[in-house]
Amino acid sequence: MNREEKRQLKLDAILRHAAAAFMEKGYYKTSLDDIARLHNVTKPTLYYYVKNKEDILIKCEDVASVRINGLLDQVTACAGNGFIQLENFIRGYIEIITDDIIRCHIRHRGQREDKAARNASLKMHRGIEHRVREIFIKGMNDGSIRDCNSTIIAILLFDALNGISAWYRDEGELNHEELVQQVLLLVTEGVKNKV
Amino acid sequence: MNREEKRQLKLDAILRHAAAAFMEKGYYKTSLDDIARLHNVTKPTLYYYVKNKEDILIKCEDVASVRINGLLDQVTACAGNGFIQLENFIRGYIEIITDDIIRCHIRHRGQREDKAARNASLKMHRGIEHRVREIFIKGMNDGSIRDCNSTIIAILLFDALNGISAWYRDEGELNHEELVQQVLLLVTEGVKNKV
DNA sequence: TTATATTGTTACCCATGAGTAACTTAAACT
DNA sequence: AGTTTAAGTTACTCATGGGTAACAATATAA
Repeated sequence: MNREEKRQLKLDAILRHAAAAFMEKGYYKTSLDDIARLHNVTKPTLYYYVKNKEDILIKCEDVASVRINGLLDQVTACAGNGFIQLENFIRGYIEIITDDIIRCHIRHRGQREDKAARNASLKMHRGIEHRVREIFIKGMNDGSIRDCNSTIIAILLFDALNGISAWYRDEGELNHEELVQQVLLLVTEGVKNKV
Repeated sequence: MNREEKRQLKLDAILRHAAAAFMEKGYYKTSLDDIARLHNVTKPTLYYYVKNKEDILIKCEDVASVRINGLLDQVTACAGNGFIQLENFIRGYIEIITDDIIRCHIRHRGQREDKAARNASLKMHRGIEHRVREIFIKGMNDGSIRDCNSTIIAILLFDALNGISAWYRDEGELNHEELVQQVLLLVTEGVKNKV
């Protein structure tokens, strides 16, 4: 195994440890010493892999960005009308957000001290939201999705889905498939009974 | 004006200033000096009104609890089937969450260092969620709401609604009534086009 | 095997910010 | 008026934790 690869693996492990700690105790209540301890090294070692504490969040965001955009690539590349693409996105997204690094990004996106980082984060988030909006618009054009304000609906959807990452555990008693079904049903037909 | 009343007013103003600051910069990036400055006093004065920094969050939570439970009292007291109560709750909740103190509570519920406070917060949150679940169950019984997993759906609804408090501004360009309409439509019939 | 880059360590510095002690001023009740 | 209580101030303490300098060990390459 190459040196660069080893380094990458260690960085990944550090991100994973950090993300888990951030999810459990929150960003500010987690010290770099805590993270270092989880990784069985001392604090200064971390600085060999990350620039500073905030850089951990940024690197988590990079991972998240790749995965979510990858999902969107996959979903939009598939044939199928807008509604079907939306369904596939939701399914895939719920899958993705059980990963600690993604969960960490979802929870801590927003708290960037560095201005440039804050802008980059915002931009990447807007990009993703935009792509989901595009799916809604596609669906409205092909008639599979009813007329609606795609901006508002996309945000509401994201908030609900992102919320899931805060409470849902894969190991928990709630069945993954049932969760997906409930979300899809809600998005498909709402909750009002049509008799 | 009575002394006790004046004190209460000042406490309220402090909470409001603190809540606004917490929303803008986040809890940990806001120092007590910042809050004191907003209120034109010095830090030690704050300790005359609150026990410590965390106590500010707790007092915000108290305010939020009263308002949200008040809304639920009002909604459930009204005649009308489950779905209508649900609609009224959503309408009222979107109204409520533009208030800085409530927004602050929504954003910072979850980060309680003190164990007792953390439990109390969780309990109050569960209480509210339970009452909303009851509305869903009522609706399923009277036939106004389709069969669904009320636990999951209630959480998804809350996440979407609470999310609104993070981005929606009363002064913004987005019309309040349109927001309410979009949310209600989503909850009522989803987004799939029924031809 | 020796030179060099890569990881890692110990031991610090230093800013920040929560919380307190001791004191002053202003208000309110008798 | 004079005494007491509320409200606020200045001037600290002190723990925490991000970040760094300087040094040590280990692996890679010549």
